[in-house]
Amino acid sequence: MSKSSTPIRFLPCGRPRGCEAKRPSEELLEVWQNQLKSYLISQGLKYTHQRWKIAELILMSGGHLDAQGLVEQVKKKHSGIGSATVYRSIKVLCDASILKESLTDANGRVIYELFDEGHHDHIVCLDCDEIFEFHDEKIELQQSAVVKQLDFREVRHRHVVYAHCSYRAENSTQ
Amino acid sequence: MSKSSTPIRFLPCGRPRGCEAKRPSEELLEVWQNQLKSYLISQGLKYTHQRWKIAELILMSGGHLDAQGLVEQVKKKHSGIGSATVYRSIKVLCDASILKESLTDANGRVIYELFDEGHHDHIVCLDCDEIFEFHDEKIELQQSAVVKQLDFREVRHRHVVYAHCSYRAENSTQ
DNA sequence: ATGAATGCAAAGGTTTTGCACCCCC
DNA sequence: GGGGGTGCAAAACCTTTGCATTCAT
Repeated sequence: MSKSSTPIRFLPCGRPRGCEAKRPSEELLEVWQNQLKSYLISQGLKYTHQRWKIAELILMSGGHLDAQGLVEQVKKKHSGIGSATVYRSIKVLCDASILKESLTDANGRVIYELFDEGHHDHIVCLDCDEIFEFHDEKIELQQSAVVKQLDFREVRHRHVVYAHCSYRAENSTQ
Repeated sequence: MSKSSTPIRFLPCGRPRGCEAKRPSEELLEVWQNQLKSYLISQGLKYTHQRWKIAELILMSGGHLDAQGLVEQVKKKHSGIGSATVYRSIKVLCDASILKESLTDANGRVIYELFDEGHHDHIVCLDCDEIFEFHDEKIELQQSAVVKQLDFREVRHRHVVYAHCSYRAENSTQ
């Protein structure tokens, strides 16, 4: 249980932490809370205990999760909150630009992630299911060019790479 | 019902046909049938009337469909075949490399398509739900470079652009 | 006080499973 | 003839909905 002196920590799949989603700071938490409150007020909706508890869980998880996983986490930490409320809250949080749908994981489940203005794509680690983000301007530009040339007007896109960590190269040959 | 003298025909969304999936020829149908038979024999499984009828429907549809859509088509044309058999057949056909999962549509449904060796990505038309294919070597190469640089070994990827036809540009402002 | 939000339970929709019967090899 | 396949119905899952009650404002 001794803490390594190096700053590197590892994910379940063996990758060093760093490029996966980060947990928000305390101040950021408060920013989100205010954002939620303003949104709710602006819409004539109510700021409830449950809505914030659910949002908090999502924010603290710092990453990518699916509806069912969230329901389970909520049940675990706040047994009083019913799953219907969780599903309803997911919608509200998406409307409030706190959450957004981001990708479909290897099992076909919709994964939600914290809303941020910047666009990024995803790499799903097939070893540990962790989801990493990447952004590459060349890919984005070339994609725009191709789509435009085919006479479509892009609304959004999903670019997900399912991959193994090189760190686990020896564990799987296919 | 007169046939236009121009070779151009149109999709529901107003796009000319051409880049969407094509229906297989009679000979190709027979090739798939033999492939299915060989696969089943090689696995000690059985070539049944139902399996071929389902495969045939998929092959003739020539395009992209989801499980539920297939169930409905099968019910319509072969009322004797139960939906459990359709679901079980989808698995068999995927294993036989006749079908493969290809993308998630705008409604979150898994879309299957005919297996082919060549890789391509998809554009989903948000006006008519038709699914188009594209392939761009620059994107593929750049993606490989990025993924490699991040120390992942790619297994597969899904790159889907959700877009409007330019042909319908006037119908929607967002 | 009042209207929105919640929890529960029931309903919906899709996919899987158990089992008796059937049919391909 | 025997083992895998099928159809049916039930079960399993996940998500949505209806409704009486509670709660934020």
